[in-house]
Amino acid sequence: MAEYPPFAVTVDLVVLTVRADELCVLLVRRGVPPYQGRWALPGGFVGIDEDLSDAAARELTEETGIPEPVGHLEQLGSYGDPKRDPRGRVVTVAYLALLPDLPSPVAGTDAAAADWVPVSRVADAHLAFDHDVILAAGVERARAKLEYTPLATAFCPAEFTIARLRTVYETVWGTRLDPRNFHRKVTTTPGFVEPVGRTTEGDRGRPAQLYRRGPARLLHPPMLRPAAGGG
Amino acid sequence: MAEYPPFAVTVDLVVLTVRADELCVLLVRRGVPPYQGRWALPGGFVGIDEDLSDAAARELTEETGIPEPVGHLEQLGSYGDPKRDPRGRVVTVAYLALLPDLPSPVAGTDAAAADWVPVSRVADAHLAFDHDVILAAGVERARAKLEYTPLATAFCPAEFTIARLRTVYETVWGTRLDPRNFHRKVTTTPGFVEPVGRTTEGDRGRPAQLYRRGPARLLHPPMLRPAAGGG
DNA sequence: ACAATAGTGTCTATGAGACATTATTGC
DNA sequence: GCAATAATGTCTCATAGACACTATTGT
Repeated sequence: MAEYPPFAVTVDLVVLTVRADELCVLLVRRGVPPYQGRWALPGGFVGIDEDLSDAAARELTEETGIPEPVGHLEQLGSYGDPKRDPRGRVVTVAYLALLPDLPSPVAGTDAAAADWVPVSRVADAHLAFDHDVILAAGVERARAKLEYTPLATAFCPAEFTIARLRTVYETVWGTRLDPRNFHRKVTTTPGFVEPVGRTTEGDRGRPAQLYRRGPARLLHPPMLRPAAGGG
Repeated sequence: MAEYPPFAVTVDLVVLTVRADELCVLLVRRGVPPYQGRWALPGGFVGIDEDLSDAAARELTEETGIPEPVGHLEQLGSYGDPKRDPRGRVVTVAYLALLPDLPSPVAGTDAAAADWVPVSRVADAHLAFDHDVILAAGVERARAKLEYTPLATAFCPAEFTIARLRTVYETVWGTRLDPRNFHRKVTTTPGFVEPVGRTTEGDRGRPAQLYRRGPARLLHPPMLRPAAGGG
């Protein structure tokens, strides 16, 4: 072990939320070369005595200002092309975070200039490094996991309506879902959501029951996307 | 970038195959400390100019002696607990490989003493480092992916029977499947398998049609496990 | 009353699972 | 013929999707 190739290790975050019927990702504007002025995923170096997941959680708190237990954080994958960073050999471990639309969001955090950007508009402005690829992987992971896990609730506040949960699915998948079939599906899948017992107030139309996320970690049966081509 | 914490980066492989109706993993016996004499996953350091996936493919070829395009190789996850390696700060990127039962397997390769070990018997002999956790993640990933991808074919030779494919499912999942329903399911799922046009010879019973893997990368509808508890 | 949204019920097509039946080989 | 395995067909139940209908609010 005396001799081994020296690497730098970073964590990068794909932080997603649903706001104004759009799937948005948290991006920072780079203030220094390389890729100065370009959008990039938030992230940073892993401390020499720090676990990867701790580093990811630390970065998430630094960038968003919110403490841990809100939303969802999971490892996405690692990227280590020798040329991915012009400064040297940097392997990054990407994490995926799903958060509700925060009332007091990114402002006032350590990030130079962090902002929510609709994923649909990121394609134009190429991100720094290989972050386009990492973002695409994160979005695809999120889309897939909505099918067989209750993670859509991570995009919602603690208490939410079925209609709110439906807009999450519709926004992330980019599809339309039948409100009546969706309601039946969600409320009959064991452990997906639990009724709070109260309703919304002050909206147009009949008040909606409020729910919180249930204990299930997998959905049986899954919520299937309206077809997608099987090849 | 002038100053950053120096890490070592390794790849470790969870190489799975189905042989003699058992799910087996390729393990090596460690010849040097730490964990001398213990079983471990095959792996090694990533070269300073080497991509992660290239390092994984190189290790796989070195350990098994087979060239690339056979089977399946994908990234599994990264493990970076500061205490996971007593020699220093080592982050490992784990890869999952699924291979057919090889005719000329591990013998005569670079590995000191590599061998196929049934996964069911690994629990006793604790693996080196955090390899127990990595192996468990690999097995769970394989089990899950058999549901919604055609990866079961990666455990089969280029041409195989439906019955062979069924034993793969039964072995990996540890369940029994109805041969008739399984046959109908596989042959009616678009792109899963394609008939070769020939049959087996010399076995007992009616000869079976031979198939090769089809073009699908996802199964619609998926092959669902016979229940598993949804909480 | 009317618009708007929430929630329930009904019908139909499709797929899963149980299982009978037929087909083709070796002995 | 008989055992063994392959492959097809039939029946029933559960679920997905389409959509009519009822319920409860604000204006």
